[in-house]
Amino acid sequence: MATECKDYSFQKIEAHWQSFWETNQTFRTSDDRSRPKYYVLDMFPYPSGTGLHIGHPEGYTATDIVARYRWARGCNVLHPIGWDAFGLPAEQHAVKTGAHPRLNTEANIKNFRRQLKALGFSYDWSREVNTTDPDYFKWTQWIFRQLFQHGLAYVDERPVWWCSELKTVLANEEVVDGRSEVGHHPVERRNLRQWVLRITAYADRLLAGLKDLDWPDSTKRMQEAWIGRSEGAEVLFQLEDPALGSLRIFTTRPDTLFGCTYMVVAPEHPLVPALTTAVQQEAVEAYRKTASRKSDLERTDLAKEKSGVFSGSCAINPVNGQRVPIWIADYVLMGYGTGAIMAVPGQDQRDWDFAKAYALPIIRTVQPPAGFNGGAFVEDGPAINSANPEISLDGLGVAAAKEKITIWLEGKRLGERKVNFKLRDWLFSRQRYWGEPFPIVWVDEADYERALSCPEVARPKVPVTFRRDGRTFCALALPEGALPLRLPEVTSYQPTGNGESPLAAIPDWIDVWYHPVTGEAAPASGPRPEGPLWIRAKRESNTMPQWAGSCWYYLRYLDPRNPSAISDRKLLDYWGVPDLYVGGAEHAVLHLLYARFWHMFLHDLGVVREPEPFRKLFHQGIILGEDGEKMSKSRGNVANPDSVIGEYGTDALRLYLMFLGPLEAMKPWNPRGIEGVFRFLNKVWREYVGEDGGPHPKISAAATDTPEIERLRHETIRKVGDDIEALRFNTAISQMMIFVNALQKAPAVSRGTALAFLQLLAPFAPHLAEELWARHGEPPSISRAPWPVYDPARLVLEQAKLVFQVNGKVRGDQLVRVGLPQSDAVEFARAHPRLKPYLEGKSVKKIIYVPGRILNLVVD
RNA sequence: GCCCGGAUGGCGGAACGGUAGACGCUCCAGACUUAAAAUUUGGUUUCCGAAAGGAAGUGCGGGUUCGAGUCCCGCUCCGGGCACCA
Repeated sequence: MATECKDYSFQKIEAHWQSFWETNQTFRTSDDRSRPKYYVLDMFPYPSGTGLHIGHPEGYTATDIVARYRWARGCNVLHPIGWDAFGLPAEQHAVKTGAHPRLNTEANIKNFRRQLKALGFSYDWSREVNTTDPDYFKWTQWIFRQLFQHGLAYVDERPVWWCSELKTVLANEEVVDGRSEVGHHPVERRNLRQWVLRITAYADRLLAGLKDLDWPDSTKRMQEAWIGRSEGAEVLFQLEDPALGSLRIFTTRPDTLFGCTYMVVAPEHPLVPALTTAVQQEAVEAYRKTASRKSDLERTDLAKEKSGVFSGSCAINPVNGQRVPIWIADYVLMGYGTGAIMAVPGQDQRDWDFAKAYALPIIRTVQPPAGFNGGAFVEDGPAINSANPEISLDGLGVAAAKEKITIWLEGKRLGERKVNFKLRDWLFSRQRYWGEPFPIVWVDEADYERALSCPEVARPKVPVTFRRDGRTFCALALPEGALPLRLPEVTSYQPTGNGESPLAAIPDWIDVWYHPVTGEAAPASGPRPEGPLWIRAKRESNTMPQWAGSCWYYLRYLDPRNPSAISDRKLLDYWGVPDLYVGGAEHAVLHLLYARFWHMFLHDLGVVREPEPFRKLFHQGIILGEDGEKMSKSRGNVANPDSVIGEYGTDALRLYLMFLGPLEAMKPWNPRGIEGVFRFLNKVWREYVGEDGGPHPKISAAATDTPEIERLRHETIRKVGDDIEALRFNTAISQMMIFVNALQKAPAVSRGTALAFLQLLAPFAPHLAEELWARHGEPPSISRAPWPVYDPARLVLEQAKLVFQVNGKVRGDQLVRVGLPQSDAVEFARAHPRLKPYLEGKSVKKIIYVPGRILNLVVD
């Protein structure tokens, strides 16, 4: 079964065992539901043209170790991989070459698959998924269809980030510093019709769910900040001109209402034209124009200085009847709250800055402590200047004052409690070819009603419509039976440039005769097919963003070929959600938030049992180049997995990646460091293989281990197991090195000990471990042998080195038996020659004795 | 500006509040070899010392403690995230 080589020929060994695993389907997951399950998931890669980056095998090796460890612990392990294969680079490549993005994507996947297989990962390759496969995205479309039917998807004409270079719309989070995250192109605001998912409907649950997740705190905090829940009140300010009605504002500090000296509305606020008086007309117009022309880059750059213009109108402060001027300023955003605020310069630094700039009055309504000489006072303190004949907040702390004034406002119907979120609805459409087509057609109102009059055609909870050229169009979801809706072939991948995808340029696909019950379609250029129900329809030309396919892929692995469901009910119940999810921290908000949203929705539908998709999450740290800088082609500091494997083998690469430092840490790649683990593997080989290639003669069933080896065996089993469970692979490896160093010095070692160590090594360096296991006559695969156990009783030392301290300074040590009483320990210390000079003539004030560790004598 | 995380030998990094520097890299010296590589033995925080040993030492300044890399307070620097969210 083993190879024939006499020395550590890692190429031969690794190729041999990889083909063994493949032939024997060693890591094929069974659906034997009698065994405990363990589902360990990697973030599946986007198969880029540049191949695997060294960061991929880092996280993937970690999960592979865990997977192999769980196999050995008798678990039914699910450890799958797949491809997040829709994406912009493939489309850009298609635009450039004219070749179908599928071809490029397939070639890249082939390369990725080859590279991952060369790393010897224990994936169940029969469960591979590919987000671009129609059998896969059928279910992405199915989930979207459900979202649509449940009123969680809608279209909206909204200002979005338009990138003229990419000729597409980008989501807020895809725009970094006023440029596209992909390609770093300039972007601008444009109003376009877009599909939007109502993720804000889940804001509270997305926030609340975080607290029970075993995730890095930093990631939880980032999601928390992103969701951005804040409690406050909406308050109505009557406008001075009663004909104009009232202005609704949101504040988190209703307690400071008495300190409101002016108000601000966003430049885009719908009331601006009405509020603007004739005298101010020109100034307001000019200001609005400047604000609209500002790119976000400028807006953030100019964040320091506040600007604004007086509208000419005033409002009445509901608590004291004061006239307050209404200003227009771009430090208030239309997209948050009501797009209007009451400004309280005494308690808000932004308002303070603005008031100073425009010489507006400032009233403090919270008493700052004596000696406070800053601007706005935002801390807690007693309220002042906050009373009218009906209510007084004076003397109350912030929380109590908020409560009191809110009750008062609600009683007078002047305002109400309100919770606001920073989280916005999710912009879900892209003007691209290479994405999932929306399973949606647009029909006119009359046809919509005709279609819905058929009992087979389900009516969405909330109709989705839009108006164009004076006509209203309504969205109809394709029936489930018509899924998947495939991508049509196109002649050009070039976007139309007017905000529509290349799909809009295929008349026979986009304009159709449509049958709302069956979802069948025929080109509108042809004759209307026979039958009463055929209506004219226009397909949705947008496609879904790349996040769509990655929102639910972990569910498809459970049952990847199922033609009639996301996964079989029984399998969903058995496998549930991943027990461990490992991937980069760059997905802390986007992917992980979107996937949680979809999962919660699927939970509501009854598709999945658990409310959260990823109970335990871990981020592997970034591997930097040798120079300590981020790896990049331009810096020329990129480590290539292929060449490392060629030189040292996969086992050495895997071991080194794990030995580099803590998994979560950012750490530099050191090409010389790999020599160390390579030597270690060679040393293991030499200890296990004799000159004839058979088992090393010093290992025998008859041999007795030295007490040191015996103890170290148990110690190592304990440490390696504990470390794997805690994902501390670097210290697990040093423990194995310690063990092998001891092995090397031992004259003989028992077969049992030797085999147990191989099992510990197997998750880390599986090829070498399998090889040595086989050479010692054990049946493969080593990953099926039950994980060795340690005896805690063997870990207890009979003797321990007791350290003597005088006044906290180490002055000597001595080997003593473990249960030594304190009096004897003190005796030993007094007799110790090195302690004599420090104890002579001194009286011992205090004795601290930690048995087996330390004896500290405090003298004067 | 706000919120996190980090700082330990020449380097990557170890250290339940209990001998700081495990393990590995680098470097030095010895063995083996005609020689080199590989292997192997020993050394490798700094300073004083021939040695025994002593002193200092975990970014900086304080504190708690018999004892602090570890806990607390105040800084510096580096990295990451957010950024007018009312």
